[in-house]
Amino acid sequence: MPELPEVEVVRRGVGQWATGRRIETVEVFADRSVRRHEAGPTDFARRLVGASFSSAERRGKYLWLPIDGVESALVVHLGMSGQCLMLRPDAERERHLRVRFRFDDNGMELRFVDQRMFGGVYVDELIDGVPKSVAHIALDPLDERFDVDTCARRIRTKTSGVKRVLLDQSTISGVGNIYADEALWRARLHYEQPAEKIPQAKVVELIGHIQDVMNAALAVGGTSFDSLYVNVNGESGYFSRDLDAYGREGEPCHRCGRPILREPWMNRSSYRCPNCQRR
DNA sequence: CGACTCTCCTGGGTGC
DNA sequence: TGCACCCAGGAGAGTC
Repeated sequence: MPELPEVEVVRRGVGQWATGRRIETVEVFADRSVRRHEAGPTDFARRLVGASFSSAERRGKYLWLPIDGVESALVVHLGMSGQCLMLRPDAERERHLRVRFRFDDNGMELRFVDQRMFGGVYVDELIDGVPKSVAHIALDPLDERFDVDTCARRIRTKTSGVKRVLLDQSTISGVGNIYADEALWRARLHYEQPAEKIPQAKVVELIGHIQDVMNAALAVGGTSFDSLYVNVNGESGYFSRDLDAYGREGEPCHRCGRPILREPWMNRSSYRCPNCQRR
């Protein structure tokens, strides 16, 4: 599932290959993928044909490409299964191709592919360089303006279990189920531990683990980047072999050897070590 | 407003 | 071989 490191890999690839070129055609194959563009698919295409992107920006799991000459941007959210691919125009069409952007140099085209359609693309107004729809998203732990102490204090105002707080993108962004479980394992915290009951220093430590695990994943993701296309595999990917908790039900904890538990949590799963991560 | 639940979506895997 | 069912989960909408 794309979380911050995966989206950052996509940002780098799209920033390298899709900027500074003029869009010639925009084809929407699934209206659902542009549902967040309130004026509809036709307006979506109209705003992009003839446009060019100046850069690729990211906050948390949101990615956006500012459009030259106007205060708006193409916003991309990958959701569960979204991919941004840069491919030759003659490359075979994917089964779940939802939106295609072709450029007037007949070079590599940008394809938005999304099986489960939780993701989407839309054009949004920029306010101080940030899409209106992204304004409520908190700074992510890899943002240079991110402040660990401030974030930790904010987390500690919450009465909910700490994992729920980590997944709330308006408190800290970019964290999903995988990196939440990994960071909690490293910090030896139970996911239901009320955030307000955790000491400030421990929350600071937890955020440090989030940063570490994300940077480690990003480093591996960077090496798997293929210059011919941008490929984020939403399923498992390159970092999966380095996981300590997520997806390791029944396998020995890398610290104490006890089998990792998988527990139902918020209509999904949570993984923890029953010995290292007690309530 | 905070806390929490519900819902959207598809296809691979599983058990009978 | 067929089919019902489970599971993955980001995040906005809705409820209390």
